[in-house]
Parts: sequence; structure tokens; C-alpha cells
Amino acid sequence: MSKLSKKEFNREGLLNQGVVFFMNQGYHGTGLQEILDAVNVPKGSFYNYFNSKEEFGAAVIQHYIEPFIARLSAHLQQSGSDALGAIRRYFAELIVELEENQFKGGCLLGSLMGEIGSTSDVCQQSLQSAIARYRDLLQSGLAQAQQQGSVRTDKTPEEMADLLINAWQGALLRMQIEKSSAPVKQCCHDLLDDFFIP
Amino acid sequence: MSKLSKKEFNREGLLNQGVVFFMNQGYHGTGLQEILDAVNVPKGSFYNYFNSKEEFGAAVIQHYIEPFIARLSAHLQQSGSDALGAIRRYFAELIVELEENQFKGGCLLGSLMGEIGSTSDVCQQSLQSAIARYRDLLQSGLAQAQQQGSVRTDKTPEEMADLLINAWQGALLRMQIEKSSAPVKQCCHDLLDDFFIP
DNA sequence: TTATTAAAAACGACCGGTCGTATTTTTAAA
DNA sequence: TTTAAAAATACGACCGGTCGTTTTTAATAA
Repeated sequence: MSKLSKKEFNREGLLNQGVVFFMNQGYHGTGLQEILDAVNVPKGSFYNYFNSKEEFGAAVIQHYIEPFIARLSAHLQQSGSDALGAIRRYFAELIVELEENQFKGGCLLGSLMGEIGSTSDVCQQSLQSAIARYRDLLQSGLAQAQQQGSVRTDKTPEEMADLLINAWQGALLRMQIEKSSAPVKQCCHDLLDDFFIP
Repeated sequence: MSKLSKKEFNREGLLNQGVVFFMNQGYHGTGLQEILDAVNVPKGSFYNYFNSKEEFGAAVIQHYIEPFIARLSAHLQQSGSDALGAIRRYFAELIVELEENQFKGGCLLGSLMGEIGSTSDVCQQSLQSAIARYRDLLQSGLAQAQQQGSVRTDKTPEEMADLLINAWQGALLRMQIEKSSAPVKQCCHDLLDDFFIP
């Protein structure tokens, strides 16, 4: 493996483990050492990859949201004339994975919003942009569904996307402490099978 | 002031400041020293009041939820035949206070669920019971409103209470990073003025 | 005196971050 | 193409400081 790609490999590893540790133990509850040990990167090398823990946190946030956007995007793209179905299937997939993980994870964005959303400007901005991107995608999916007649049109897609994201975040928190997927299932059902239907 | 009541006074002060600091900086982001300094209690004395930071955190959670339950309860009690109006006014009051606080706070329960909901059993249980009490109260209010004909009856009050709490929590997180009360206002409007209406 | 509580001092572990230095990679001149 | 200078990266020891907790001492009550 060439040296250049090894650097990128290590960087990716740090971001991946950052997601895992921050999700399980929170930002302040996770020491850099834990992450570095997990990827076998020496302490002194960390600052060749990132300028500070805070900037690392911001990068982890962006790294975290990417696959979610890619997956939702893929579902929407291949859904043809059933955008609402694509959204339903996307969330159903997430629920399956949450169950597989025994409800340990939740959503990194939700956890970090509460923990450092008010204290770290850098991370706050990262959270803002991550959620905005996710929201915009969901919004476009709901707009498609409106044109297809499967979603009510007396609410803006923006409004519904926000409600769905917020309720989903809250349901994920509940899921964590109740160790049950009931909250997230209920949430999807209430909105996608009822409130959003014309 | 007698010694006994001074001890109770200090204990209350610690809990109050615990709410403030945990809300602003998170659990792991707050050192005991900060809280102790704010209440002028020596560090060595902390363990005369609480057995550990973790148990202190669990106590802070219970201490935090109390006034919310009392206020919602009061609104419902004096609402007569307009339980839905009481719930609306309760949340409207909360929104005013959030705006006064410049969206700094959010909800301690939401923040701590994400940060330590999966790692601290003691706090997890405390969060569970705090939310359950709050939910039950909201549920009873919604049941009243159903009997009064102002809320739809094809959904259980439990289901609606959960959705309201979850969406509210998510909206509070959004409010924090967007520094705007728009998310919480939208949330209340979507549910209390639309989805819950028969 | 003895028993009980408050508080000070001390504990080891760990925090994020910096340091000097060794090694490698890139750049540019020859 | 070879070589020399410069820039970037790797790395572990180490920084001052803070963490939550424990032990020891001082003060108070019985």
C-alpha cells in the first residue's frame, strides 16, 4: 500500500472509530487515546490528520451523515413513481439495523446536538450543514411524493421533512433508554402512514 | 439557619446548578468543581450529599423534571373543559422562556438521553422514570381533550403523547443549533393545531 | 470522652495538546 | 537523472491541568 493511501486509510479509520465512540460514549466521554488505540495511530500523529479534537468532531459529523444521504438518495432514485414508498422503505431499513444493534447507537447528530450543540461553534456549524443536507434530500423526496399524489399537498414538503426528522430524532432517544424499537416504529407509522397521507 | 436545613439548602443548590451546567455543557463536559464553586461547597463535602457523580446526575434528572410536571399539571387542573387549550398554553409558555434564554438550554432530558442514556444504568433509569411521569401526565390531558371532543379519538392518547414528546425533543435540538424558535413553534402547530384535531 | 459530620488535602488516572527528533516525501536546482 | 534543500509526516515522551474519588484531619454534637 502506498504511503499516500495509507494516510487516507488512517484518516478514514479515525473517522470511523470516532463515529463509533462518540455515538456510544459521547464527545466529552471519549478520549482521543481510545480512538487512536482502536486504529493503532500514535498520539503524536493525530494532529497530522486533524488540528484539534473539535475539528475532528466536526469532520466525524460530516463523515457520519454521508452514508445516510447516499442510501436515502439511492432509494429515491430507484423508486420510480413511488417516492413515499422509497422513504418508507428507507426508514424501515434503518429500524432493522437499529434492532440488530440492540438500540445502542441512536443517531450521532441528535446526541451531539444536545451535548455540544451550544458550546462548540465548529461542531455546531457542522451539525447545521449535515442536517440541512439531510433535510433537503428528504424534502425533495416528499415533494416528489406530492406530485405523485401519495402525500398531502396542504403542507409544504419542508414542513413535513422537518417534522419527520425531529420526531425521528426524539424517537431515537426514547428508543435508547427504553431499549425498544417501538418508538421509532410508531413514529414512522404516525407520520408516513397517517399524517402525511392526503 | 439550622444545620439540617442548611444541608438541605446546599443540596438544593447543587441540584439547581447541576441542571444548569449539565444542560449547557453536558454531563461529561461538566466537572464537579464547577458546580461546587457555583454553590460554594467544598469539594471534599460533595460526597456528604451524594455518593457519586453518577447518582448526582440521576438526582439532577428528577429535580429537573419536577417543575415541568407541576406546571403542566396546574394548567390542566385549571383548564376546565379545554384540556387541549391547556396543553397549547403550556407549550406556548415554554416557547416564550426558550426565546428569553436565547435557545441556549433545550431540554436536559433530551441531551442526557443522547449522551449517557446508553452508558449509565443509574441515569438511564432516572431518565426512564422522569419521561414516563411526564408522558403519563400529557397522556391524561390528551384523554381529557378527547372526551371534550377537541382531539381525535382514532388514536390513543398514549400514542399522541409519545409523538408530541418525541417531536418536541427533536425540535428542541434543532432549535439549539439553528438558534431559532421556528422548529418548536412549527412542531406545536403541526401536532396541536392539525394532526391531533378531529 | 466518644461518635458523627464537614472539609481539607492528597490520590492516581487521564485529559487535550505540544515538544523535539527521526524519517519520509516533495520540490528544485544542477 | 542525480542531488541537495525543504517541507511534511511519524512518533513517543511529556506538559500542565483537571477528572472523580478517597483518605486524613478538623470541628461539632452527644
